[in-house]
Amino acid sequence: MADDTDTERSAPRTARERARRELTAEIKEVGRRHLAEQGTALSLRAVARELGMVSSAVYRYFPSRDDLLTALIVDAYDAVGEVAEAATPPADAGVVARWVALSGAIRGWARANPHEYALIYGSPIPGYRAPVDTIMPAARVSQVFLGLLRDGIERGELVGRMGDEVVDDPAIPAVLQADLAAIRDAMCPGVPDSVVARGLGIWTEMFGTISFELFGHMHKVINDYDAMFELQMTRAAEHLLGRPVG
Amino acid sequence: MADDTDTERSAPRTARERARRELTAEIKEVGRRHLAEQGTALSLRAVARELGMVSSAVYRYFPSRDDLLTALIVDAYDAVGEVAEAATPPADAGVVARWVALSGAIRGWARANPHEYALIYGSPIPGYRAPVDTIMPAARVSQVFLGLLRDGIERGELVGRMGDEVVDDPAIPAVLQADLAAIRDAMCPGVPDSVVARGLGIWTEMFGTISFELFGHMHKVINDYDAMFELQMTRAAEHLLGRPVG
DNA sequence: TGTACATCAGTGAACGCGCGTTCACTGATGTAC
DNA sequence: TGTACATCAGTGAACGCGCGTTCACTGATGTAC
Repeated sequence: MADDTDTERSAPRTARERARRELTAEIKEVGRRHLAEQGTALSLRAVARELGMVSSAVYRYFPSRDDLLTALIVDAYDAVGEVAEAATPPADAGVVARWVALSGAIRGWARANPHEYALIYGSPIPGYRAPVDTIMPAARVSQVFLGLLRDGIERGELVGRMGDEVVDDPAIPAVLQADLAAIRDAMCPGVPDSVVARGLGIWTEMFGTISFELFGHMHKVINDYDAMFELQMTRAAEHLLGRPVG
Repeated sequence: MADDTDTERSAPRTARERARRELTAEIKEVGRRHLAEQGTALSLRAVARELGMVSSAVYRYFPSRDDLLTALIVDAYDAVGEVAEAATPPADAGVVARWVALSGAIRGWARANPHEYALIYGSPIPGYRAPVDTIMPAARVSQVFLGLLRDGIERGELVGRMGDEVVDDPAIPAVLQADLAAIRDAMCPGVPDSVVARGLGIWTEMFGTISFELFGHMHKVINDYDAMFELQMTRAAEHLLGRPVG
């Protein structure tokens, strides 16, 4: 994994290196499509077959099926992170507009890539244990969101329950305060507990809404998913601000 | 499926019938445990093996692997529905207490049966299409929640944005109003659009929170899941009421 | 610029496994007279 | 109450399939002198 990233960074020096890079990408591409076509079941042999190579040849590129899966997972996290970064307007657009844009972009990516979404936000894959390599890419999209909270505090749009300085919310138990403090220190310095907590709330609500839509739990119940999502995300923003939007 | 339900209802008349019922239950039981032990991969042969029968014998009880899966899914929906019904206090306990009890019970069931939870609320199973038989059991748990909203309106605890009679919320687009009206007519007459909408919001937030916890997306981020869940559900209740709790 | 050796990509066969499903069968249980 | 027939549960063998992974190999590409 680590060398893969190195390889991706520097320019290819030889034809062999270029071919290797292209085939690695092609294998992942086909893997992604297979994921999209037959669900979470990813078969090395099927991928090799489609590429016209013998199954054992894939082992030159990925030491095992799980490593290919890991690569796809990392790519998916990176993709949604990139989409989130690109779609989020600068700080002066304000927290609400940024939140609506961010959540809409994440949902858009999820709808366009439902199986990749399921891969990273759905049920854990049987027999697969996520290696450490997936942790950092997974955090990327949350960083965008927590940055948004931080800007909201800095610009005075968001306020903690106890005013706008970092204070403990007495309604929050001590153990949880520690968790929230760890998040704040790592990703959004200056954001009070209550805002981090409310942020986590709307963050999970967003993924819950997307999952309900994509996994079919609102089938025949909600027809206009676009309107529903926008309504819920606006309400979520109100909840975050602590007052009606607009 | 339909005859299965019939069989379950009436008392067994013969030894054969009793044996059949017991073995059917045993097959499901083992299937459930396999689901819990090796994830979403459910193998007819493995189930048969554990029961000491030959794999083809299972076909006397379930016409195919997918039918066994369907039975497990139906059972899971029924189980969570039953837990929800049992855990929710009567109407005079008030909306907030009932909501906290209900959400806590659903989470409790999910934590106790994570793979059954994933089966019904996680990513769709590759190659499996849910038959109509699953629709009614799936609705059972939502009925408890929507009944809670209805009682909240009747008792005057919850109010729509435009007062406490059924009115359209102008912020909600027409198509969505139709969806909400269909839900109201089927499951919670008298509950205004805005309350149904906010209800759906906290309902998905709850499942989002449970999924994040069970699927490991808060691993090493939140340590005290109990406190976090309670905090979020209390905040959700505030959101539903439109004012701080207690 | 040319040669000798090392590195690497891809082959093809094989191993050992598990899966869902069908089918003709034996023997036990239930039913009608 | 006893017998004859119909129903059903479970067997065992087989079909045809796909899977991940290993391994000795050939031939092409890259590197050092």
